[in-house]
Amino acid sequence: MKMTPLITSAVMHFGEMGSRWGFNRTVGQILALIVLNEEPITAQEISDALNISRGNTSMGLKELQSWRLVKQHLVPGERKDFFIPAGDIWTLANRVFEERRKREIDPTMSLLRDLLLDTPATDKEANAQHKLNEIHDLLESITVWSEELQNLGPEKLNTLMKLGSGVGRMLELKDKLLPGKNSVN
Amino acid sequence: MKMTPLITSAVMHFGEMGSRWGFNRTVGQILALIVLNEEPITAQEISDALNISRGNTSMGLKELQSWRLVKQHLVPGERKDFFIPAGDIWTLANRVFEERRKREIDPTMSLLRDLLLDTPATDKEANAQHKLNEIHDLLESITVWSEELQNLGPEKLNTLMKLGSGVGRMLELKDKLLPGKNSVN
DNA sequence: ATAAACTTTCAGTAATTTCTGAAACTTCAG
DNA sequence: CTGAAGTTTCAGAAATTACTGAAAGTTTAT
Repeated sequence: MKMTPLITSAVMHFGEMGSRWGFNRTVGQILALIVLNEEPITAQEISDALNISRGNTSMGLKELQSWRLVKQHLVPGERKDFFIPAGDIWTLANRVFEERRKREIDPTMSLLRDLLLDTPATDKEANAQHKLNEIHDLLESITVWSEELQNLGPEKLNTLMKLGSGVGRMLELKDKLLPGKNSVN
Repeated sequence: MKMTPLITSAVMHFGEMGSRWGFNRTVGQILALIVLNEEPITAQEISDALNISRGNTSMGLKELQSWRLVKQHLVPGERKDFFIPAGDIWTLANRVFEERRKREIDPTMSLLRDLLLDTPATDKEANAQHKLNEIHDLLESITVWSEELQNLGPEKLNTLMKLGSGVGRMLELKDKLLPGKNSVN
């Protein structure tokens, strides 16, 4: 499983970026390797290609599976586990968004809900609570919306994205189109 | 500048979450404190309230300014610098998205562009390059779209988000509405 | 020009996160 | 049941990242 120069560059870069995307260097490298390799690949091959310990590889694969980005692929007649991407690029990107939302937004929403139940003791607190409420509502909108976008499915989502600034025009016309939907806000 | 229990809880939580949001614990705490405090606050007050060194506070404020999340606020007749949020909650959220896009997507786009210029040496490389191209296109769509959403401004963005699943129905009707916009993809 | 009031920088230290590798565990063929 | 082939766990080591505090720098009033 030697890596070509092109794959090496890409793998190294995804390693560097890994930490910004919510996982660590080796996890990023492993993901890139699995995605860029057309064939299923074993944990041992990953260890060798990336020069990382077998233990670290195992941890990395476990984490990637918890993110639902890679999955096991059983090869008949083989004892070892092979790994492949858990879907196409779109699916993977969706999964990353979703997981990150869970890690980055949900815990805050939960805390904010709790804090908003308390009765403010002072004006200062009332003011802070009001701000926290704004944050809560914003995060909730983002969460709900991102779920709805995901439910659209890749094709429609792609249409929407490619629509670009046309969205603005569409919104201006929406009242005519979708009567009853304009009562929000 | 003593913090009330409510503010303390929120500040601590934003500190914990900080690292997931792209900055470190103290930077998260400082941001929360500035946002939740209705009055402008000095670097010294921040140091005292959070029990962190003056140096660390200075670094944190510098970083928050580089993210354009807080700004200085000059109080007439005062020598010290006071700090306040750089806008309302919506603005701040937008800034976070934008900065993160710059840090998380742009460098990868740039590398991918370079790698796509190389002529693949083998089938294996050609396959990998094809995948990289898919990733590049996806990231580009995301970038372009997020810019367009920002240009809509908060009100329209809010309308769009609140529209929720109505978006799906609207997309089905869009061809009738916006002829010529359906030629993409 | 001086000094008081405040801010920033940065070398060293502390805290946290990631990685290794050996031991424990699992699975399966014979 | 045994052992070979493979995987996982986890304590400690290494690497990275964040923090402190003292020294250097800046600004402004006089």
